[in-house]
Amino acid sequence: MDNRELEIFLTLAELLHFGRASQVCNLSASALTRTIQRLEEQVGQPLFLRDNRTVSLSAAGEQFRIYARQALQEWQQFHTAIKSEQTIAGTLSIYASITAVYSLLPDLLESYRNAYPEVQLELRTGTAEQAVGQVQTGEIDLAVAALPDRNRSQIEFLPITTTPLVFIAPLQPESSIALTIEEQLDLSKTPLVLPQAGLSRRRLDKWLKSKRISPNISSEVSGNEAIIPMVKLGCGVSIVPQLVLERSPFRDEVQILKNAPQLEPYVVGLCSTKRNLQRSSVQAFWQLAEDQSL
Amino acid sequence: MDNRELEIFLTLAELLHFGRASQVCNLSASALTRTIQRLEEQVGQPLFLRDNRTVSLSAAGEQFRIYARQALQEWQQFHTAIKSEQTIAGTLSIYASITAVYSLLPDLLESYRNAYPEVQLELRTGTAEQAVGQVQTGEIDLAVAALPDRNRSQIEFLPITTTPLVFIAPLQPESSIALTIEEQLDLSKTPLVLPQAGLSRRRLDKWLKSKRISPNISSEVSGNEAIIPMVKLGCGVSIVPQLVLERSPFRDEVQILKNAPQLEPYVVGLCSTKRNLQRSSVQAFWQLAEDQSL
DNA sequence: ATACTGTGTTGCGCAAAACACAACATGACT
DNA sequence: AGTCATGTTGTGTTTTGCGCAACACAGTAT
Repeated sequence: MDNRELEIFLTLAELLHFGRASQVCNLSASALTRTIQRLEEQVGQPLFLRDNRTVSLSAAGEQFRIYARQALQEWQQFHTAIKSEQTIAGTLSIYASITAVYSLLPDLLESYRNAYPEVQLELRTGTAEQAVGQVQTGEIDLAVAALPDRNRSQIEFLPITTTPLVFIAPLQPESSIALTIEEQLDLSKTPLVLPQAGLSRRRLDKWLKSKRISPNISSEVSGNEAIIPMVKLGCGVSIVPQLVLERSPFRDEVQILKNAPQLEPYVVGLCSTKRNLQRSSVQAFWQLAEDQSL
Repeated sequence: MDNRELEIFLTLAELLHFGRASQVCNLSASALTRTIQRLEEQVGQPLFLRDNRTVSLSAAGEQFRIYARQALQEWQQFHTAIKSEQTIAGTLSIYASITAVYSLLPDLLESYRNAYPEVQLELRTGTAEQAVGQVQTGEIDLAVAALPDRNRSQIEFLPITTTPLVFIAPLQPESSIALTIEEQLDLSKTPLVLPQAGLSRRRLDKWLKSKRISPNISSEVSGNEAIIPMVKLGCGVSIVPQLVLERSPFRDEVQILKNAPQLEPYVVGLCSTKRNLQRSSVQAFWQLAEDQSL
């Protein structure tokens, strides 16, 4: 009971002529005969009354014609409906870490919105830490965040850009920081403003541990965005991803230390699951990011 | 886009597990995978989001599920509707010649009505002459009538019974007829009541011509049923099919002439077209008549 | 670390279904 | 009687669908 068979039936029901109908359907006459025979077997009743001269619809045929018309129409409707939605639509929930919000997201979001204005966007922000978790549980389709250190299972990651972690210091440094500006930074003496947790904290810890340095911590703050004003106030030096610094309103009120340790750079990109990547709205975002990072 | 494929889809959409769904459908896992792939190709979008761990419906899948449910339900409805009508129903229009109405029809109609009470019957009566024409033009499904002399094209005939054409005379014959009752009938002398047209007229004409007799015609009437009262009134002798005589209310008021010429007997039966015989209501009548005539 | 388990997918041979071509059957027309 | 028109049936070929086995992949256990 294929849709095609229904179309064949309808053609014959209209033309009432096996020969012509078979031509219209691009079928041999015998194939048409057998198709109708199959249908009649499935329906359980003759659909056409044949006569070596003429063909006409039986009572069952009339009813089947109504059924077939409706069935085909509904398929058409469904198909066009689905195709019209093919113009990538639906919803897309994005989670962005603060870092990402300041760096990649504006460009990406703008391109996406221009390309696929039909998609209903939902944007949530939070720490990069939570990003992967949210993606994994399915609460969120996609995250724009720094690459987590350990690649978690079932997570697809698309790196878009890297940005170095830079050390920053106040423009008018106090005495304890003064000398560090032109000299090699000595982290055991210079007061440090540290993120409470997060990737950059782990990077720094790792580095400090490898150098066996115990730092002089002046304060701990949560989140990269809070670090910059703290440094500006003179609490100490700190590290932030360069991208974050560039987009900060305080970017001109702190300075980057040149003679500072080189930490592993941030890799910022997209996180999603294989499953979500099968959805067109997600796939489109992914594709777009892939293209832009080229 | 077979109905079976829709069922398979719905099963998987419910279980969300290829392995179990394939078992439920009596299918190998690979066949299920490919069935879904076929469907997805026809729909033009993925229906399921797969992950090596879990399966879930995509947005298109959700919509397709609604479509599939409806399509299947409509097929079910159509099928049960058609099957319930399988108890031979519909309409059956019967044309019966007067002869038939008096002879075969009562029994046949009663049996038919008992066997297939659902069929809406339509009965028209008229001359045997018109019967074949009406069947041929399709105005009537079936005719119960005497076999027409020349078998017309596309007409199926089922003989049911034969009945002789008998000569009848009044019980109290007038002088001119008196002697004929015991003697050999002399048609050139005896006054005749003749049907104006019709099969029995043709039979008689044929016989007379072969014997080169010019008859003594007392009156002409139209229709077999009118002949009997005319004979009873003493207008002359005449011929009627025996079956007609037997069912006539005047059957006891005329007598059958034994020493009369033997005319070719009437063959009474069913007329229809091949085309109409494909309809169950017609076929059933035919079948019934076939059985009864055994 | 390595093997094992659960799950969906792909390669491949085979069997069933569908098809085209030709022959046939039937009835009408000449 | 022969020819035409039309639907059906016989037969060999192509296409489709299926099952089995192997694979791919990710989690989990040893």
